[in-house]
Amino acid sequence: MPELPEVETLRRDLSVLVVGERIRRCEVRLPRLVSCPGCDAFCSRLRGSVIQGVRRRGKYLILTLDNGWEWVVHLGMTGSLLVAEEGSPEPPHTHLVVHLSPPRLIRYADPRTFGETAVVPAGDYSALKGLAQMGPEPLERSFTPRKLARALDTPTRIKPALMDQRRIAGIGNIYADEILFRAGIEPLRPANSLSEEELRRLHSSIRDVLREAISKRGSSTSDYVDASGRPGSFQDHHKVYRREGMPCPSCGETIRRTVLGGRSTHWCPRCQR
DNA sequence: ATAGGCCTGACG
DNA sequence: CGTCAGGCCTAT
Repeated sequence: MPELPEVETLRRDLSVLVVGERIRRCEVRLPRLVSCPGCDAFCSRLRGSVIQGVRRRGKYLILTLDNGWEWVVHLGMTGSLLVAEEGSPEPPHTHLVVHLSPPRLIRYADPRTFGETAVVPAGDYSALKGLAQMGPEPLERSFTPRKLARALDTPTRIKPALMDQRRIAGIGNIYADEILFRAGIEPLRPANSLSEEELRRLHSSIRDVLREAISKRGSSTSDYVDASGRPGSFQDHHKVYRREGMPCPSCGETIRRTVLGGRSTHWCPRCQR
């Protein structure tokens, strides 16, 4: 899916494009993607409200409405939210259309349909377990090396631990690999085996990689596009992700790939220990 | 910790 | 045909 940098890019786009807009009506074409209330309640809670702001929590987008509800969107693996106009070409797999002041609209497209959307009472995320249990935001000031150490106080392997949303919010498969490369840490290491020095390095790597990716508007390796349908460019700066067999940009050693926790994992056996 | 399931599509 | 794909949940 869109990971933290892609969702943050989308958040910024949407704050410019749709804040202040009134929702006129909505079409749910694939009710399966609308969790909890069912699509009648979903649409009636959206209809007539004004979008007041757009927040991000981990990989979730939260649109605050002026009627006491919040519209929550998770893009799964291949979801996109596109702000467009009536009559413009509709992307394949458009499962939800939210109409704003004509001719503007928001389209939610998602080929693999792993996404999820809901309207919930403001601040009440009990219906969305992933959101309710979300760990600390890595880009907030309060995310210190100490907090990272607490999140990683487990003997499980560091890479799956980094991707565990209850431990740290927003890191997925691409950024876990890129972060561990930058920190010089092997993905198989037990999470609680890091020295103070390694923890500090990992802490800055997390923040540096995520911030750089946001400044490049995210990674587009397959489906991801921003709210205007444009790809990001951070994929051009990946050092290890999907680079199996290619030389490490830092030492020239061949990048390796294995499977960890069911996910493709890429690393440099010389730079990462 | 791992495998499988949810889905569709691209590629070899 | 098989393998792989920014996620996440369940069962073993």
